[in-house]
This record gives sequence, C-alpha cells and structure tokens, in this order.
Amino acid sequence: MRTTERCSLRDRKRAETTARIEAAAVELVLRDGPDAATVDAISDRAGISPRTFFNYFDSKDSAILGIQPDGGDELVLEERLAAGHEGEDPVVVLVGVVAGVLRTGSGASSRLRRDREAIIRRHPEILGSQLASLSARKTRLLEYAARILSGDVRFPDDADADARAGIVLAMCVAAVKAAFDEWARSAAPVDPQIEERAVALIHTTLRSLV
Amino acid sequence: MRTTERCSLRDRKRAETTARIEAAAVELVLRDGPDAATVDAISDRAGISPRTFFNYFDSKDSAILGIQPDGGDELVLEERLAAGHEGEDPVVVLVGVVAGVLRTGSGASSRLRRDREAIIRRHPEILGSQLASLSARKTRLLEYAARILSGDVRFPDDADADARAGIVLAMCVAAVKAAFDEWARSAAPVDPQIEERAVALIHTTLRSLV
DNA sequence: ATGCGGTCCTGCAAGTTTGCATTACTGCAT
DNA sequence: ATGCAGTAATGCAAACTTGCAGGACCGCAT
Repeated sequence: MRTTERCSLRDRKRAETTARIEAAAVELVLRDGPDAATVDAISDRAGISPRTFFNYFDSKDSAILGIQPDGGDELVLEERLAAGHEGEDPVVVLVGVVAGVLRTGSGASSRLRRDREAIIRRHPEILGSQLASLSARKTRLLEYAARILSGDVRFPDDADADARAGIVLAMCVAAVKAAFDEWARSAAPVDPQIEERAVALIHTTLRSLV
Repeated sequence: MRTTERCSLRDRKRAETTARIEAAAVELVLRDGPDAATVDAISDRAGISPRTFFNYFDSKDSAILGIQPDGGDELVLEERLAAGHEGEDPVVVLVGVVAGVLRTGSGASSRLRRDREAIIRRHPEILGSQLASLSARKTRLLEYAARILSGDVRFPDDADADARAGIVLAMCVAAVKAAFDEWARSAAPVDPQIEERAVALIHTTLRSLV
C-alpha cells in the first residue's frame, strides 16, 4: 500500500500528497481531457501549490501516469536486480525493468490502475512522450542496462560496453512502446502479456536483421 | 547553397532569415553559453520577433544545431531514398538518414559547421535531447524506416512491420548518439567516420545478442 | 517543552513553447 | 498599376518548467 509506507509523519504526508496528486491528475484527464487538466487545476484539486507539484513529479505527464522522479524507481530496479537475473536473457530483464518503470504507481488502488489504462488507450501520446524521455533523462536506467549486460557472458567487457548498453536499452524501450501501442489499438485484455510481446518483437526483429 | 535556393523573393527571404537565426544562435551559444542564449536574445540578433522564431524552428536547440522542422529534411530523405538503397543493409541506410537529419544545415558555411562542432563538443546535452525527440516527434522518419525495411527481403511484410521499423530505428538513433558521444569525448577528427562507427557498434551489439 | 538542523511548501520571476487573432507582405492575375 | 488570395510576421495570452529565496514545519536531542 502506498498510503502507509513508513510510519514517520513526514513520510505519511508525502505519500498522501503523492496519492492526492495522482488521483487528481487521473480524474481531471478522464473528465476533461489532457489539455484541460492543467498543472494549476491538478494542484488545486490536490490542495497544493503549482510549485509544489513539481517537487513531487517531473512533469504533468509523469503525474498522470504515476511515474515517480528519478529516485522513485530505485526500488523497482534494485528489486529486479536483486531477484537474480543470472543467466537470464538481458533483453527479457531490461524489457521488464522498462515496463516496471511505467508501473511505478502500480501499488496504487485498482481504481487508479483501471483509470490509467483508460487514459493510455484514449491518449497514447502521453505514454509516447514519457517513453521518449526515458532513454534521455534516466541516466540511472542506462547504468542498470550496462550492469545487466556486463553480467552476461555474451557481451565483452570492453570500452564499448556503455554504447552497447544504450543500443540495447533503446531497442527495449522501442519494443515496449510498440507493444503498448498495439495493446492500445486493439481492445485487448490487460498488461502482463505486454512484456512478453515486447520481447517477442525484439526477437523477430533480430532474427530478420542477422 | 542555402542562401540562393529558388529565385522567388519569398524563398530568398526565408532562406536569409533562417541563416540569420542559425548564425545568431550559434554565435550566442559560443559566446555566452546555452543558458544565456535565450530565444529572445537570438530573435533580437536575427531581427525577428520571438514568435516568428518558432515559425522557423521547432525549438531553441533545433536552431542551434540547424535542424529544420519536420518538412525540412524531406529533401535529405527523398534524396537518400532515391539514391537506390536496393540490396543495401537497412541499418546502414537508416544510420545515414539519422546522421543526415542532424546535418540538415550542412549546406551552410564551413564557419557555421565548425562552430557547431565546437558546440556539440562543449554541450553534448543539446545533441542528446534532440536525438531523443527524433524518434518521438519525427513520424516521418518512422515511415521512411518502415519503407526501407519493407524493401529488404529479410524482413517479412506482416502486421508487425511497423513495430520492427520502430525498433530498428531506435537502435540506429542510439548508435548514432553513442558514436557522437565518443567523438565528443576524444578530441577526435571530423564526422564522416561517425556513421561507420555507429554501424560498427550496432553490428557488434547484434553479434553479442544473438 | 524547547530549540536546533534539516526538509518541505510556497511565491516569484524567467524562459520555452503553442494557439489564436490581427496585420503586413508577396505572387499573380487583371 | 491595382487588387485579390494566400502566406508570413507579430502581439498576446496561457501553459509548462525550473531556480531562488523566505517562511513553515518535522524530527530529534536536551
């Protein structure tokens, strides 16, 4: 649960404010569309100042999708890394991480999750722009990608390791985006298949390329 | 030459204004840094209103690097496509196109080109953010990628063709970015090698992946 | 309970970017 | 030369985003 994280008053307040912002953002987008859901309006509804909004989220879109700023996914990532990906296909791991970042807020209520699904369906641009800034802003993600690749025997540990990590990460992001787009177009079921679909897309692409 | 494109007065004026904006942007960035080079300052120096600035370029950074808005690279792309890429490796073609978009302004004076090199070296973030928005905003690029891939026998022509095009394009963009980063770090020579380097990076990555 | 150090919230101002409406200019036909 | 239609330039306002500075609040030691 997101609302009773760790017992300090400060932490509780932060969690509550975060939840209020996410709820406000999602409700306003569903009710009035993404253009009418301005930062001012969201902040108003969440009971904070617009300046404070940006202390909680990097952008309007991040708030809508519930993507915590850089430090927030720390947990998700460490978790996945700790979950021993030894011998696993780095592509599978990375696709999982990328999809996981998009799901930072998935500890939230099922109501929120359902609403977000609807939003992504109706306004795919939002997810698109967020995915675009993923590979750009999230240096951390790149570090993790490099770390994962360095744990794979197939990848040499030379000076180009970082460059390769960037390339593989970009591939994974693009695949996740493609999988989401497909899911958004067809009135399909829910997400767990999305990661598998992304991996499958990468594999067929690679098979064609080589 | 960019300043004597097609003889209509209108076209000449447009070309001249474009050139003035690019020159102003580059000079200001070199003199005062990217933060001090505001849109207002650039527009002032170019003798236009700040609003007009955005009729010529999509963003401050695009102006600095001389990247024309979506329609601008039409020519570059058509040219490359016309130059018969039959039987050529789609990766090579795409890397060329991506690098080409970054060089839209390369018809400009050699002075401008040298200054831009210096800017990219000193402020790599600019190139980074531009590359990030490439795969996001440039729908056209994606279309071309799909077209190129559809011309290659190895790629099936099924429903996933667009998804695969997105993945390959993302790979190429990431590779070009990596190649540029490398070039920016080492006090290396000039650009023609960058495309080859990007292709090489992709190939070693693929070899490791499969 | 009080006070201290650190964190958080807020207002303000600057900068980027876009939409809309108004005005000016170019290209072309008369 | 004149006028018309389309295109370009501009001003204006709104929205997003970030840095800075002042004040409020929380956690903790005394």
